[in-house]
Amino acid sequence: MQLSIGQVAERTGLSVHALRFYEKEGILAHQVHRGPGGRRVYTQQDVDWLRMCIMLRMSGMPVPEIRRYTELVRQGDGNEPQRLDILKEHQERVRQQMVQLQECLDTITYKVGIYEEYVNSIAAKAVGQ
Amino acid sequence: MQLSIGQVAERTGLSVHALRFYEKEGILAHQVHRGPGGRRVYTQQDVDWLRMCIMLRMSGMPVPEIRRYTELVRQGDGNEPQRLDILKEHQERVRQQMVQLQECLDTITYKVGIYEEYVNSIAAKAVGQ
DNA sequence: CTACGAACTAGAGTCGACTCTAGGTCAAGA
DNA sequence: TCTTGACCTAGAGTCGACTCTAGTTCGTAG
Repeated sequence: MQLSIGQVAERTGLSVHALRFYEKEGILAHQVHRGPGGRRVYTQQDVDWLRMCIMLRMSGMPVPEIRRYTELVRQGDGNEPQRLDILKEHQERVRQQMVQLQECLDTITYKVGIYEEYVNSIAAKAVGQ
Repeated sequence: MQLSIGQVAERTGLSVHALRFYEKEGILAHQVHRGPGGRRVYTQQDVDWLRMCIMLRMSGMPVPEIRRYTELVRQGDGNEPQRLDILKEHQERVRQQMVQLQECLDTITYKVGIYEEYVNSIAAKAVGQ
């Protein structure tokens, strides 16, 4: 299946700008093939790879680190331990991020509880009048 | 208890720059008192408020929204429902963020599993030689 | 033939949240 | 007296990740 940049944008939720940007930044596992008139032609594989990159980005992996990972994949067999290292390190960061977020959520939830109680007590009074 | 900006920086983990920046941005519930020589003097209350703001920031609330919340608090009693709205809306965003992060984490964990299996099988072969 | 929509490149611009600089005040210790 | 260190203001600079612009080139539909 051959896809234009616009179709890939639709399928991934990235903008066409972002797609060209990612390519320039070297975070496409395989060089994008060019069709007539120099237009990019993407494959399903490219889309799958992009979806993985989107996961990494969404969870806060910086572009340069995605590039390093991509480069390892491009180099081919033999560097799996390094790829694993990158992924495991990131996995740990995401876990910590979630712990932090949970802590924030607890604080906010506590505050919300207090305000809810207060606002309800005011409402009750108003009804009682 | 009176605290200098440096002491507050230590206690909150914010830089003195960030503290002045937050003040300029209007995200301090009560105007910071000034001591001799125009130096800022913070109270424990200020520190507590800042810790709350840090929670909000860490969980992704933008500075302008923290300012809106702060303004409501500064205005005093009567606008608790609005404060509650802001907090609840943010709470929901944080929850969604965590769901997303969990999804990313699952994907990454899946990948890590595959690579671990592969790397181990290679290691096993090497031992077998 | 012309106009349109979608693609192309190189490079400039934006946005949020700090971070840093320059130039200055002030109090305390050597 | 001199130096150091913590503080002050106003405003410039940075960083990451896009996003947008200008100026083209195509292929196709009217």
